Amino acid sequence: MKHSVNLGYNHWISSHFPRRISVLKDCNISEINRNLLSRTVTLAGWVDRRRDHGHLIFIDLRDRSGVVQLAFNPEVAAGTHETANSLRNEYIIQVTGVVSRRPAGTENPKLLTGDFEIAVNRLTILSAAKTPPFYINEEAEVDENVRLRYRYLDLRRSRMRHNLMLRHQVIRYIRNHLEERDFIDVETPILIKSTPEGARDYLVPSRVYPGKFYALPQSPQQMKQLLMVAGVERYYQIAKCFRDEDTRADRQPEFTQLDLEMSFIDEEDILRLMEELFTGLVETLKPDFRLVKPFARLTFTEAMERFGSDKPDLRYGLEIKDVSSILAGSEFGVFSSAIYAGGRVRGIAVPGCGGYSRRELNELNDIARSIGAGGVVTVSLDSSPATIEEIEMQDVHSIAAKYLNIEQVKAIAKKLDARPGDLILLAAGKDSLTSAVLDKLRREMALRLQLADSKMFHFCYVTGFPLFYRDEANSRWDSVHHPFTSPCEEDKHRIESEPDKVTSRAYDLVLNGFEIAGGSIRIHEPDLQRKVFRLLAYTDEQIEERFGHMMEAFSYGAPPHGGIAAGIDRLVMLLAGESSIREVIPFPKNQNAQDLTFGAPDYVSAEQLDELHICINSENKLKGK
RNA sequence: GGCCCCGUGGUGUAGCGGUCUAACAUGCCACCCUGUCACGGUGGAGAUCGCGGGUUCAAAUCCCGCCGGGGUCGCCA
Repeated sequence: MKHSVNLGYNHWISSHFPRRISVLKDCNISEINRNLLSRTVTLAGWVDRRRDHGHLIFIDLRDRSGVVQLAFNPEVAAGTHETANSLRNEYIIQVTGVVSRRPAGTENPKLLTGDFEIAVNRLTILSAAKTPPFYINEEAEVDENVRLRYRYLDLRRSRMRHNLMLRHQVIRYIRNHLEERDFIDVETPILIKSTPEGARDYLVPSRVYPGKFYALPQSPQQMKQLLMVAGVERYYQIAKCFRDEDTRADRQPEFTQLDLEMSFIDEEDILRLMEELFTGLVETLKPDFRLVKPFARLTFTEAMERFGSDKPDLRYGLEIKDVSSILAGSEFGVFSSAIYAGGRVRGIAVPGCGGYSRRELNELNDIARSIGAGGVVTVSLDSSPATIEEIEMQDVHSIAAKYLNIEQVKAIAKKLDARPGDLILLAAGKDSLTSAVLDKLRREMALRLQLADSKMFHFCYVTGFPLFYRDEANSRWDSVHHPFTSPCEEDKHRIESEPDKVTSRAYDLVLNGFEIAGGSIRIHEPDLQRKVFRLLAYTDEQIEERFGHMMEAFSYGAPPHGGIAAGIDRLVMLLAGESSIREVIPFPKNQNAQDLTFGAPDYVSAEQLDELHICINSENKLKGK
């Protein structure tokens, strides 16, 4: 033991305390309470803040659990008071003193320990600290670059401490919940074989086999299916996944999933399991949240029709409606040409935005254009008429106004549940386009009008996804989910004849507009699996090369099985009320996939490259050159 | 790769052609202060206004390019 601690420590500690944290520390700060009054305790932690009154010095001592006030009084311990003079923020200290009740009137109700203070008579500076580059003890926004560069300091701040703790509690809850239901935690390897479909792989060169590479798993998908073949029946894992794609606020190159798989089940088993899990989790860890029960259920078609998205945020309305029939004979080119080409006119009504300025309407139009639409047709309704019935053309403002009659406007307004004073947004074109535009505008307007309550949790299962989609760029069929997803029973015969009509047995769990989990019932018959691979234009050689191990495994008998994977980072983000998963990941990458704390990625030595049989192609760069 | 936003003492902001020799808050340093708790008081140090170029009599401020960061589209089976 390097640090000197007070003598006699071991002697009195055992007789006075129910528990002893460690040799340097008797208890956590949050454990200071009336039961310890008049007792001598030894605490250790960080100087959160100092208030120097010249003679009397107060220090707020912080540890992971909380804060307590230390009082240094020269009349109690002169030498100790002297040392306390030199304390600065973030110094790490150990103190011994008497737990005292504060003088009447000086209690601090904001602190859990605010009725007490430690009358310190011994102080040891365990570690001096430079002044940190940003506040540890305040919540002020700090440039994220700086935060990531000094992440170990950022993590000292209460916001990040709480996020870290919440993440721990979430994972502990999940483990308990699943283990009570007979799931076993099985680890799967990180160094695996690259399978070129899906996202880009992170590759790891082999030293032993020149020119060969491992890949990091994008998910443990194939391995968990093999575990079902192996008879594990109920598997779960808190698994790291790796995808070399561009980051987003809710996407990182490496992320954590709750991965699970079950045998002898169908969709309902999985959906019920996850609903019980997340319901219990939210109610236990965030009892003040408003949880909508039971979880909503939408088909993919319904979600796209009503919300323009397969991950709709159900905390607010602004539902999309089809107004094509009202505008069928319209002379307004935007509408007529879209309908003529087989598209539709769909729209949403935004409450109270009928007074939007030219500039604000232009912003909405720009948003529509930014995702590839020609724009959005805005129809502003004056707020003066009492009801829609009383509205007249002079109350209607739109570039399409002169092509509309009042009956059409009323019909559209009624269809969209619009009232006087509302703003109607109309998009025309094929469904994929109008869905994208109206989804984006719906979310934008909800943001502006603050319609989404961050303490409301509105889960929603989306089911009935198509199994395949047409990849027009490469003129081939591709899996919507992944190639192991089972078609529903009644569509199996359509795989070759009408692949676009095949419904899958996949399901997503959506929370407040974020895809929080996704999974499916898998194919467990080798013949059906082969049929799917062939539709996806794999030759028999490619099937053998890429999926031979799966096909062979299934030939030894595979139980019906299915599973789901849930994004832990996104879940914790929403529970923490954060808007980026970086806030709930201790050491995240930035948007350019760099780790600013460690400076990764970085060049490596010529020797390392040589050993891996790797020769760098582009103009630079070897470490130290 | 496209589009949008941001870049001013350590931190957070203000300033948006001349008054800037750059302001405010906080932090930092020194001194004073015995009941504070975002303690208080006095004084002090601290910024080539991200970088480069241009316009102008004059640029933190306007324009162009670059760099860095964030958001988003593409991408993410």
